[in-house]
Amino acid sequence: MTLTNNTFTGEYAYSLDSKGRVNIPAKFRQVLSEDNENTFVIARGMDPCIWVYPLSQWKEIETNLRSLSSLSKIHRTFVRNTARYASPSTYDKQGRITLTPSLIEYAGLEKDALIIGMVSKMEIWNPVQLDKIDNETIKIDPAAYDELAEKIIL
Amino acid sequence: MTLTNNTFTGEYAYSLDSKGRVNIPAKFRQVLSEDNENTFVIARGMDPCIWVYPLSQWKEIETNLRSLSSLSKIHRTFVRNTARYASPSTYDKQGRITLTPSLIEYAGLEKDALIIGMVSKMEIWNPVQLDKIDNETIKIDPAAYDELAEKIIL
DNA sequence: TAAGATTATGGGTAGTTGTGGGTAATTTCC
DNA sequence: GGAAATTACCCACAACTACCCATAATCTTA
Repeated sequence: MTLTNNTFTGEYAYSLDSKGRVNIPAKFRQVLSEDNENTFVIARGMDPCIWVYPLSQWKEIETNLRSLSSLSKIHRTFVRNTARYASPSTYDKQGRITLTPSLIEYAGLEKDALIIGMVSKMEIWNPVQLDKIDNETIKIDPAAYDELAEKIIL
Repeated sequence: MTLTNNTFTGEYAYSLDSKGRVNIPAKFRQVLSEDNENTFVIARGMDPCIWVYPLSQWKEIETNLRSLSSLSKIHRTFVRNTARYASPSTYDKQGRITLTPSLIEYAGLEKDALIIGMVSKMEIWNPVQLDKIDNETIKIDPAAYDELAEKIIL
């Protein structure tokens, strides 16, 4: 069954090899549209994980970044913090992308890598790290969830 | 892997040699369009770093500068400060550009040079300097920053 | 269930990239 | 005009990366 293009769901456990490579789940590769040129853009997540965008998705972000003038300090800072840790990575014949040492360190990745579909992008986590965050998340303000409920229908 | 022309992301650590040369990351050179003639324009950044524009991008800036009226003192000052320290630099067979002593001093560069992709241009930093600025950045208005993030990132 | 196809993971190799230094051409300055 | 300093261009080596192949594990299908 072919799902919607460039939409990722589900969770997959892979291993990071000694060269910094991780597999992209075959199911994720299969839903990629042609214009992604087998390429993802990896970047720092807001949480301690790696965000992986399909190229076409990233290009939209890039366009938005271009519209920010460097005369504004806050704009400069934002562009720098965003672009600095972002880099394109094309997957090889086996379907693996290479992560940068900087991002591996940021996400605290070791041998195990958990890849999670986040609809328009995916996240790569150290499973131990994610467990910790998950436990904290339970304490999320229920009122915040209620607010969300008005925006999202489940 | 052919990415968007003249678009720079990622962060690279290089060294400045005794002749004032720094490498331009191979990935940055690869996305340059032909009309840049292997040339960049280096200039003072608004932060204590060096801004490096592809030639074609700089030409657009020149056009914009031309349109600023010299009747206004602010305009005159801005044009002067921008143009004054800007100079073209073609990279050699190994992909290095030569920086001017004036700019090296302005950016406080010593042995280490950190090159950062800023989408339409790049920045060259003394890594120590950048660390300092990064820490100050935390004091930036977080609300404004978050608002920006929501607008730009999908 | 068995055979075939696909997927995940490891490692080898050739080409590319980063860095240092050398030499010839050019500029500067007395 | 000629010596000294500066700049542009070239070569060489070490480290790294992209690309390729091999094998084991898993899934598919008849």
